[in-house]
Amino acid sequence: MTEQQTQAPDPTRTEPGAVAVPDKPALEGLEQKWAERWKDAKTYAFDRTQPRENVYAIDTPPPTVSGSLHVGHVFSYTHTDLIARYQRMQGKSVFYPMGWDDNGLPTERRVQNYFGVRCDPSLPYDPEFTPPEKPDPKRQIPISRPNFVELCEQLVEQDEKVFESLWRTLGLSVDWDTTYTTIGARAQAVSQRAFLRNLSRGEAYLQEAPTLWDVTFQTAVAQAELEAREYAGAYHRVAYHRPDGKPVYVETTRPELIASAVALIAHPDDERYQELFGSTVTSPVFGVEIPVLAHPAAEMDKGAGIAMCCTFGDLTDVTWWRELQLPVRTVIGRDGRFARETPEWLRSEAAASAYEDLKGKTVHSAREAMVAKLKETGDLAGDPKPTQRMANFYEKGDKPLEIVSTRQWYLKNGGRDVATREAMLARGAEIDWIPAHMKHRFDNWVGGLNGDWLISRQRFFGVPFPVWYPLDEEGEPTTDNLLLPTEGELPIDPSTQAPAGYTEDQRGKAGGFIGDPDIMDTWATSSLTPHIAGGWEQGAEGEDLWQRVFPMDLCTHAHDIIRTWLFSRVVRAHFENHSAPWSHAMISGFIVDPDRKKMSKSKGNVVVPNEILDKYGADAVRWRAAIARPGLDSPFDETQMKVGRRLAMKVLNASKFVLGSVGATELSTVLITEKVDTALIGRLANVIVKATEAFDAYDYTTALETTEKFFWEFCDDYLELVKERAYAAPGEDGQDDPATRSAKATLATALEVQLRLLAPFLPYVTEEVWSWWQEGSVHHAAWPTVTALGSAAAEDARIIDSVAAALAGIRGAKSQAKVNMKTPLARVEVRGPEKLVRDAESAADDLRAAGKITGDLVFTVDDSLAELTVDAEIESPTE
RNA sequence: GGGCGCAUAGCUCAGCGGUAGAGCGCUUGCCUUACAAGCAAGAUGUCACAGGUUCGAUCCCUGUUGCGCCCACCA
Repeated sequence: MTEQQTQAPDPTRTEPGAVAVPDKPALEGLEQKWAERWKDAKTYAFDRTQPRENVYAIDTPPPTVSGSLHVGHVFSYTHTDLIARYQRMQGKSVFYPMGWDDNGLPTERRVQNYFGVRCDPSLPYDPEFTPPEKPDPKRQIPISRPNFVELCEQLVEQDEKVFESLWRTLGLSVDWDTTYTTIGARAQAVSQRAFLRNLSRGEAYLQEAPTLWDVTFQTAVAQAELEAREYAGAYHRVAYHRPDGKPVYVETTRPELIASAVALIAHPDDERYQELFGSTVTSPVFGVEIPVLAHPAAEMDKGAGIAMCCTFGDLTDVTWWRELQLPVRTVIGRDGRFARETPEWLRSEAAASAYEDLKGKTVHSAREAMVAKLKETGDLAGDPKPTQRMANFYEKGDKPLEIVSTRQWYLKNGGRDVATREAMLARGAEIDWIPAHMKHRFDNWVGGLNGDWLISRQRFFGVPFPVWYPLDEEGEPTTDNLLLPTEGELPIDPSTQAPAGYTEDQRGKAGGFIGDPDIMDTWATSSLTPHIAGGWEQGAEGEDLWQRVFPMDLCTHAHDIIRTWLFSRVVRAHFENHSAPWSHAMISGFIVDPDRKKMSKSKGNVVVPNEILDKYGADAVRWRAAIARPGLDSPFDETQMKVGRRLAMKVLNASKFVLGSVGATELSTVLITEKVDTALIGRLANVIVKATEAFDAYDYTTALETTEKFFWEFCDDYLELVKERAYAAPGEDGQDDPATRSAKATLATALEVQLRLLAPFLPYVTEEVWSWWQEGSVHHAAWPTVTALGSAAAEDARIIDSVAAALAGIRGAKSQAKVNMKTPLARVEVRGPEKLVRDAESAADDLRAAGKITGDLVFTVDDSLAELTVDAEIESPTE
């Protein structure tokens, strides 16, 4: 007996070429079943023996593990996976690692809240320390930096497991043996190595300068981490005094900074202040004498047209301070409070006594105190006028940033010199942006840089700077002779290790050394993800990997981190490798709520990924992600998830039906001989061409739409049409007749090709169905080609349209008559232009069977018609 | 203020210099042994507005309006 003789599928059969279809295919449980098998079989392992040209390397965003994933992440990561799966089926060895961003402030904050502790670097390590069972968030226990770091490491490990589980469920085809973290030893070594190289080439440097400072976290922050927010303030009209006693009014929103005023500044062309330039005035309350100066950055129509320059109230003050060579008079400390010691320029009796009330106060209460004083002295004209203005905030902070002068590490990024800026723009132009207009955001950001990249942070959990400073005879650190480790020693921690030539007991002593207390900004490490993932620091073995994966092919993420992550990787790769880090940048849009507002926890409109994955299944969620084109924001709508689920379910059911009549042995295009069958294969060939072109252009949405449209037509029209023929009983010799064989071969071929076309989008159902009748994983099957379809694909695909139109006409007649679809028809006439009629006629037998036509089926050429029309007579039920 | 994107059916979105499309939703039917989470048939539009180019514009150009995002904006 041959395979074809078997009428009904027997699910117990296991011999090669057999099919084993479940009675009731279901989506439930597929994720668990296949995620496990993929894991065991290492289905997505990177083959690191492949040469660079056979490799497709992807740089994934390492998610912040201390944060929570939202549906936008899920969609963006799915977009990456679609490309990864396509490239894998195109025969590429896909380098698709996953990183965890567990470094930096978000982790610190989470550890503080989770364990109820805070880091006090002055404390010694306590090996016995265990965190309290019930943390009291109001009374955080102070612990040493090593203890704190231990807790960070413990918590991120837990968090990473949760994330990995979610990604596996979503079906990301990541090679889980190539994970990395941004705090692990490897990341530290890479980060420190790259820093040392930047330092030796002069790209990294140490500088004392006014710095944007967050008083809550007590750390410097970089331009890329700023967020401008509306902030309520009030204009205070305040009188300075000329030597003759006449007032000069300024408008300020920060009267508390009068104590740090260093000049009044107006525009050089401003008529009103000409006679004042070069003279001095005294400040209200304190009576400090300051000059009145001219500078073009002063705007005549802003406030009173004359500004009070303080060190430092805003970035304009920094410009004036630098260009007019003004003194520094800092009153606000790193903790955001007014200095507890009376500043030396306020030593006069009146000034000192006035300052007493400001000591130790926050900005807010100092302002209240100052306003009271100004009212007392009569130097406040009128009431403060409330205003909304934009102020710079650290993106994670909730108080406006102050500007304090501190010594920090900087990395060149084009913010201070034109040549570097041009080089960065040129690197940006080397990248293929998807969509293309996202390049503008990059250019816009690079063009707007106003300084180099500040990479040092005064925090605890991060990669330390691999630097020690020698201490002079007085025990003061010197910075002109840095003590550095060799690359081979990395990673190092200068707070616990001594530099070469010194011993630990010389730490902090005159003539000894001190470690750099700062850590690197988290972006300073994540800017090196291609290097961390690609083995850049790992000696010969790493070098071997590095040559195979760098520069990478793709990075994908949402548009919000172009200015941070994307740009910073360009900076690092430019300096270190003289290239762009990847050839393509695919930028996802945001998933917004139905009102097109950004989802955020505070708005309570966040969709939790696990919930939708549980409810609709991974394939459905992926389908929804795939219909969001790159760069376009997409409103979240649950009904769309249902559509994806319906498709996944349909794949199971249609496959079950097809495999009820055919098996793998029918996969022979030579058997496809009927005209309507070859036409279907012809249409399928068009679909392959279009889907492939779309995927090559990173347009996964069009690839999906094209494939999906064909699939529904395949189910609704073709399958219905050839049902009878495909399921026809074999002849007396036990053999199918050629028409049946043609139908079976077409069904088998079309199903097999469609499973492959859908595999990147619906990895679970396609793998499930593949396992019913094929060997191996569909995710390692080759991407379909037209040539593999042979000559069957050459048929005019438009025939299918005529046949489908005739079928629709037949159904329409029944629908109109409100009878069910198996109602017999006594007579059907298909009329229309010759070509269309002949095309429809080529499937006459199928139409007769599918339409249950018991009487005449007539095809009439009528060239006066533009389209096919169908007249059908229902058999009278009484006959 | 600078930059970018968007505007097409009730909703979400394709599309194209030559008679306006899909899915969802809606209407009317159908228990049809793959699937009722299904199937069939059907209705739905000043393609934001105003000019221009063209034989012809939803599409190309200019301007306007509205929406969204990024950057700048602390006197």
